[in-house]
Amino acid sequence: MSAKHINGENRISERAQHFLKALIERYIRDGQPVGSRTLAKDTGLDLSPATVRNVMADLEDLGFVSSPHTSAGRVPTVAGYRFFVDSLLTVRPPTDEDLARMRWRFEQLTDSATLLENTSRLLSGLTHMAGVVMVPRHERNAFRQIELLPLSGARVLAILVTSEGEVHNRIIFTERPFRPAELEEAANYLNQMFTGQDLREVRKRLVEDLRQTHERMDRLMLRAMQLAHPVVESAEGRGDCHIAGQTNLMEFGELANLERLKQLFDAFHQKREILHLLDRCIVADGVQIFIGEESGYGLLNDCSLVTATYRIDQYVVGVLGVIGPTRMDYPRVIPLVDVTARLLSAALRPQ
Amino acid sequence: MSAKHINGENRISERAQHFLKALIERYIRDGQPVGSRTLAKDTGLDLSPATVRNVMADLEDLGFVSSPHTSAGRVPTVAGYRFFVDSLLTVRPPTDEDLARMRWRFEQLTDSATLLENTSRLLSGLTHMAGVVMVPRHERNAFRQIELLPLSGARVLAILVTSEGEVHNRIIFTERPFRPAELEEAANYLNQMFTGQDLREVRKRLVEDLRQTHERMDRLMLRAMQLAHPVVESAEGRGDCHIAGQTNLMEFGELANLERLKQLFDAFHQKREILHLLDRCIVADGVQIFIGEESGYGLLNDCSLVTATYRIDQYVVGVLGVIGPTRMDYPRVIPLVDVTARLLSAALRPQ
DNA sequence: GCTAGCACTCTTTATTGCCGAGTGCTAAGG
DNA sequence: CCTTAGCACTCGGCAATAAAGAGTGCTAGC
Repeated sequence: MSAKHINGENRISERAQHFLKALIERYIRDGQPVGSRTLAKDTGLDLSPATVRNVMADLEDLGFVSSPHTSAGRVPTVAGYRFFVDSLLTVRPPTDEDLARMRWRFEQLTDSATLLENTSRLLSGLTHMAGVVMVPRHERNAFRQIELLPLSGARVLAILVTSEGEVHNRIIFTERPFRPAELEEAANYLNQMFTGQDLREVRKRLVEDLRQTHERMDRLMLRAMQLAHPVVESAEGRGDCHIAGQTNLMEFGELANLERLKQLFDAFHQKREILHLLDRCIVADGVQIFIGEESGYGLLNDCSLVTATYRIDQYVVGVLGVIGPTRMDYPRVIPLVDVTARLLSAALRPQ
Repeated sequence: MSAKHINGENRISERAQHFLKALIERYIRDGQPVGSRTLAKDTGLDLSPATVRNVMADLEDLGFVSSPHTSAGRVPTVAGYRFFVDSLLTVRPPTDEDLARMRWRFEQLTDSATLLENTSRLLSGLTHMAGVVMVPRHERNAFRQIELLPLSGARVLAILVTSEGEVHNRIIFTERPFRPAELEEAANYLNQMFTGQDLREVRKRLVEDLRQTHERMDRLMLRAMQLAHPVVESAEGRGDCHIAGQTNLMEFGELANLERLKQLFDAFHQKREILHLLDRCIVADGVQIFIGEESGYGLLNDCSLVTATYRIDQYVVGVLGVIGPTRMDYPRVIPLVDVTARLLSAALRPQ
């Protein structure tokens, strides 16, 4: 028995690592199973294909590569990719061209809605994959000002401005029309009451007050709160995400399955699962990578997700990243996502 | 020579029309070239396949059908579909189920933004194709109220409410920070000046005044106008469109070409060409149909577009419709689009 | 531990032959 | 003049077969 066997099969030699790295890099480039001959040349070690075959057999035993069929080359498995990104990978920092493009894009941008949408576009443009940006949940968003305007019919337009400068509006159907003066009074009351308070607090308070103390409040207060409730609720927001460049995914041969693609796109539109997935990334700081099935979402089985958190003023508020085929150019993509997150954070920093 | 030849080949007999109709209906159902035997049964006229073949040959001469290859059945050409929808088609009014679903959807809806988006979803849901709704250009939208709020940095948040109850906001970078009082004063000035006026008028006036009469205005007025300009401009809007259910198109075999589909989806995202196309539909009232190449956009070559205009209070303001494969169920789709447009018009009617 | 050689496996591609569907034409019948 | 039956012909689709190419695993020798 060899030393490997004594060590329990779970050690991977320096050389094997080198081979694995070369294999994955090659596979990322060509997308074709890598044979022993090809790999023998790639490593630069001047070994014969037969030797390479031995090593490949070891790698297969360890579960890092597999062959699609008897006489094809080897293809990285999820475990292989995992090991690669964790221990082997040498990142390739963004080219000057990429950097320039990114800086330029971030200089153009104005308000935060456009900013986030454009960031997802930027990501998709740079990587030729799908870019996603999760919009923060407005966690530290405060009530700033509310405005109530009468519309035709028994409808009221409620506009809420938050401390972050976001504007939310909502049309509320009421049981009777209101006069402008009534609404103005109600708005004044709400503004006095809530200005500067955290939105979550405001909502909690509204809910409680509306439930419990109907009798103790006068008509005006009650009315005002009923009107404010919907718009505050919508402003607090559940978090949303922008996805750009979905269609880029159609260009990858390995995903060229109309049925699956449709499901994937539909999932992007629903956004729910994606949101949930991104939510999991927000806890860990920095770059996170989900490879293939690791995400736990069947639809993403042949896809990988590379994400990074971004921040406003020290606090992590959101996640951005790219979705692409498992066979993506990790050495390039990872720093791109990383830098984008930093640039976005910088752009969001209050001046 | 037969009578047909004397008449110059361009007459199509009653019977031939009947056959063409049956052929197209069949082809819409099955998506497969229709052979003489099949068609002989379908017409109900109890004729032999051979007879049918003669008629089909005539139809082919006239350019209404063609055969993909020697021994396939016949398939309608664009001209064939055209003749069909213009002269042959018997529409199939929406089922009670469809109607109920439509009514139900329109009852749910609130503000106009959601309304239009949901309408496109509704269309796509009913037809299993892509639904589009072109958003009106806010032609008859009036200035109602403006609000100016200071943000951190030299930034001002401008909020504009229109007579239709739409809320537009925009962050404006200024060369120096403003005090709340200043902004309030400016807003008051603008509100006095413009409330109730048509947005187009307002914008025109702003542009003119900003250009010409810098000296004659006092500081406050000038400042106010500078602040108002961007948000008014964005509120006037260039017209936009919502597209829903793109992915449905992936399910049609005849469009199952990844490359073309990608281009099509990208075009949907750009929206520009689509907008232009829809613009052409707005001039003609009622239902319009573009079959295949008729649209003039190469990307839509195997697609058809069925549109109808909708109105607010007598005035045509927008277009909606569906995009699907040329082989779509026109007898069902046409009335669906028509009814949807009517329902939308009804929903938009000011109470 | 490395290498060469060899038999083996499996995919890919091309070739072939055949079946079925459908046509066009012709000639005969109402 | 319209309709029909019959017949030869064309073409796509399918399955079976063959050949080529790539790559492997194993063994024996260096």
